[in-house]
Amino acid sequence: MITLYLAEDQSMLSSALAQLLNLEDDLKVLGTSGDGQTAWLDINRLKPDIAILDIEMPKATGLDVADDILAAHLATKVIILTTFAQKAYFARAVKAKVSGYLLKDSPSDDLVTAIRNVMTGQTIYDPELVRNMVNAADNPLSDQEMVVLKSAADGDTTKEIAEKLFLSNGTVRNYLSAIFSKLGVHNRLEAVNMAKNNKWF
Amino acid sequence: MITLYLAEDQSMLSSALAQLLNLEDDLKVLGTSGDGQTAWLDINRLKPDIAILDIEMPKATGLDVADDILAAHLATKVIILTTFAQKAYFARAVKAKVSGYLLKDSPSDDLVTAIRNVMTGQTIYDPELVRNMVNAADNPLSDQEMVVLKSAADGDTTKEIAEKLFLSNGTVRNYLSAIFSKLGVHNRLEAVNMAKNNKWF
DNA sequence: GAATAGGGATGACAAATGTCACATGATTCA
DNA sequence: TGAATCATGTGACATTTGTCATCCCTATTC
Repeated sequence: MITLYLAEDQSMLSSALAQLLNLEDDLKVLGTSGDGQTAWLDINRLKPDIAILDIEMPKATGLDVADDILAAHLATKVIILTTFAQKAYFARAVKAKVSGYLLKDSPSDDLVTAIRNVMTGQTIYDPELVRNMVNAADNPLSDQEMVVLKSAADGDTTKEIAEKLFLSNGTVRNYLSAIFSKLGVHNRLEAVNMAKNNKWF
Repeated sequence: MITLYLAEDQSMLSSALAQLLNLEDDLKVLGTSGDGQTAWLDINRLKPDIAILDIEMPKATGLDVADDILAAHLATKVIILTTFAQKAYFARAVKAKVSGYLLKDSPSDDLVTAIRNVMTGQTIYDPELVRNMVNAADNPLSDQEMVVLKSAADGDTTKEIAEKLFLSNGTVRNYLSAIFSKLGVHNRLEAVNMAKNNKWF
């Protein structure tokens, strides 16, 4: 019997999957939750064989939970189940040594198969993911630049950014200029769009 | 026996729901698809009792499909199943005389209940939706203003917007200024953020 | 100890942006 | 018919943005 835990903030999917998985003779869902925080508490308590984690959830992401599981040396294996084939997400997942990374646009049968395969020690990455990885852009921005860009993304003016970050007006403009040149764009909106499309935030 | 059609572009959810619904004695899923165009073709051919439609899908939205169904005077009833409790979406759904509007963060059992209730002639709106409707902002922008804002949202500069829309530079700036004043903001980025948050695009 | 790189800052400049007041022709509505 | 409204445009203005060259200070490295 393989025991499972399901963390997914979309109830429709979460409840549907839980019911389906429980129909399988060899699978048992020990619990579910809709946010990363309770997910981690539950997992640490219930110690399921496999935790199926969505990435974008309230309070803590599935990747945060995966980190926690790794740090606590639990035997629980992790399958990430997400909409997003983003390089950055995938890279973090690999660092957290997850056993599987599935996309929500594969059918639910794939999840069942993945669960059984992961249980035998295999590592499962969605093939579409690997394709997307190739032409995905790496984030070329420094930490500081990202902070500036994030603030700009909120619609903050140069002056407001400068005040928030305790920098001078000119410095902020320099940072933005450097950001644009790195990204090959010429204004804030384009830079923000690019960052959002690549999920750099 | 209630016959169903399922249009949902996220395979994981679509396949899971289809399996679950088919487990019910009185329900039968005639078909599924992941885009609005094939959904409409299938529905017109299969004439299910109820079509369950996601809104945001490739090629045509669920609301487009609902319009088609209404225009063709099919007996098929429509249940919209979406992530978004947006005023604009809901208003369009009501205009298309849909029989139900459910959010994906309600459990799948709710969907089953809704299907049976809709079949008896009831109209089902997610209660959370009604709550969200109250404090949701209406889009105060004119069509032309929306076009301008959309272009700006792509990162286009004033000049580029003017060229695209065959307007003078000054006119575009006037439009943007009017937009900002209506929205209570002071630059493009803020305006775009507000529009995106309210799903005005 | 000199060279180098990186974070932060200045000053200067051109261009873009945001704001206003106002003009004109077309449409709508009383 | 006349008033009101709307879409579009102009000109003028103050600010903000984006770009660049250059500078200072502090680590880091050879």
